[in-house]
Amino acid sequence: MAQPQIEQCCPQFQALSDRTRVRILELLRDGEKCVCELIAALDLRQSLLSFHLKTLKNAGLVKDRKQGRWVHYSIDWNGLDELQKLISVLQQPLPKSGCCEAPEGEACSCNTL
Amino acid sequence: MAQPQIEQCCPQFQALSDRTRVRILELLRDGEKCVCELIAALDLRQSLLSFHLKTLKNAGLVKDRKQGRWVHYSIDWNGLDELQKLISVLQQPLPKSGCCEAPEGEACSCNTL
DNA sequence: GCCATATATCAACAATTCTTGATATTATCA
DNA sequence: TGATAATATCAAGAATTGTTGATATATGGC
Repeated sequence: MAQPQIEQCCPQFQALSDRTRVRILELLRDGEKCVCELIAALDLRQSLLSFHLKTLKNAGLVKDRKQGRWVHYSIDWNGLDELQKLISVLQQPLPKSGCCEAPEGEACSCNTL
Repeated sequence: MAQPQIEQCCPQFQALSDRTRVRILELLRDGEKCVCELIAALDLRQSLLSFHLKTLKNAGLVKDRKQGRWVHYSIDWNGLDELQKLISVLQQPLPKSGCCEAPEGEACSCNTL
């Protein structure tokens, strides 16, 4: 049950694998910003920023809110939470079958190496 | 202080952005395995697996242990822990300056949107 | 030393992702 | 309605990453 979940989050990890996109997330940490604010802060071409924002949005890491001519982007906290959870799944070693009393598939300390 | 840290973990995220590499980590969750075991389990060319293992190793997510002709790979739990920590940094909204009593740069609930 | 096995590296190609400049879309305002 | 401003999309090229087959580098057994 856990396995397929983890593989499905590759897009999120892919989104975070680019320096520019991480910088965007950092800027959004202190609140939502419109695209023009991000352009000014990051010194990027408009179309390039648009591309990176789309990537982050498709990965569920940011969301947008249209207001008049402006589009405001903000962090999608749900997406980050999900990512956090998936990493903690990976962080739990699986017990070798019958190595201890822990139920199969749950964390134990037998094979933490 | 937090910002540069986060950008530096792009290689880790990049390593996790590939399905094959996530599958490798999943296999390693139940203990270290030698390359030939991984080849059998994943049905990959040997050179390709070698490439992916190198990527994971460079990202600090796995470590290897040579024993005779064999090389055993296992999860580097420190690397995963670091990743977990970095995501939790991103998960904390920064307070707008003076928006509440929280010290500048630390989490508060004022701008969680 | 020679052979077989396990793994790593390399060069070439394929596939994907990033970047750029141009153009399209949408909203506001005169 | 027409002009302007904010953002998105697109096509083409550049850069990076993944894949393949061939070859190199160990190590252990004979």
